[in-house]
Amino acid sequence: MKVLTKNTDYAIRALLALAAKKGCYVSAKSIATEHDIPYQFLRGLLQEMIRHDLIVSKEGVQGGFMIKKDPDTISVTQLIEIFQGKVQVSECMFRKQICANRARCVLRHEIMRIEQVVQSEFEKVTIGKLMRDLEAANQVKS
Amino acid sequence: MKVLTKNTDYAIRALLALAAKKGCYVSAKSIATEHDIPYQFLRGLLQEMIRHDLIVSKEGVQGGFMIKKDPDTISVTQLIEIFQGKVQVSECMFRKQICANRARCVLRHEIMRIEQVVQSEFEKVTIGKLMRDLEAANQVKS
DNA sequence: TTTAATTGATATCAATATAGTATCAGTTAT
DNA sequence: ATAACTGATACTATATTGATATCAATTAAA
Repeated sequence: MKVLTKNTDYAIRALLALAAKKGCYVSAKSIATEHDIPYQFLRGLLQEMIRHDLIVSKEGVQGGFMIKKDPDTISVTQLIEIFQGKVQVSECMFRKQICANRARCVLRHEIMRIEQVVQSEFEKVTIGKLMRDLEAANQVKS
Repeated sequence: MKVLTKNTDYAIRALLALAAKKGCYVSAKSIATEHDIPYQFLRGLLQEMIRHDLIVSKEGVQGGFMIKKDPDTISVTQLIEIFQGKVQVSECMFRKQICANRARCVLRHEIMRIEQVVQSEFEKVTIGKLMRDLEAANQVKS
């Protein structure tokens, strides 16, 4: 069971790269090279993040992408939702058998509780937090 | 993002069915019909659970499957591991970029912490617990 | 003003995972 | 002997994931 797929993973890294150069336009190419993310794949992810208003872009020479939203307001939960769909434990459990038979709906409660826990844990992890963690780690190292 | 796939979902339900008739052999066919699980699909899941020592089987007429392990010791975490592989946040994050660059390993910690939370939450949900929840719900209803 | 570096928008492809079906051999209660 | 079962395996279809390719439009700068 893989919690983060490649696109979410890459998106997090790309956002960290953009957040580190806040206010500047950074090209997809440079992000791809520096972070070893497949170029065209990354392009798609960046487009998707523009649509979700996380970043902005500028076309042409010296163009690129720039972070728009405050890094502290971008959570991993949000990125998972964008690239992997809303966190849900099991589509079917809610419908057919379980909710048809009222007794079995008890499973639903158990499972939605966990859903909440998972979501709130990922909610706490924002791009801003990850950035500060990175900085802290770098301080210690030097 | 789907946390439980059909096989885990079906396996949980099948185990609940077997746990409710502890000590008896229950045929795959009856479980499939009563719980609306595709028969051949269920057969595969049951075989897998035998391999993992959760249940036993008896061949021939009046044969079927019987729960072997104490329901309280069968957790959803265990079933996820069997049918969806061990819970891991992101394979690649640990390897390539992140761990190549030591600084970025900070992400790994954040992410492994969540992995632990997710796992321990699902650990708490055992077949035994779900059974008791079901019984309790049935009591209230009648 | 041409050119090269860039994004926008799509289309396509391959690999893998998920969900489900089919078949046949072997076992066993009746 | 037979019908109800499991064991084992092979197969198919579809969706998801990961990745690549192409071409038009834009723009800074030579």
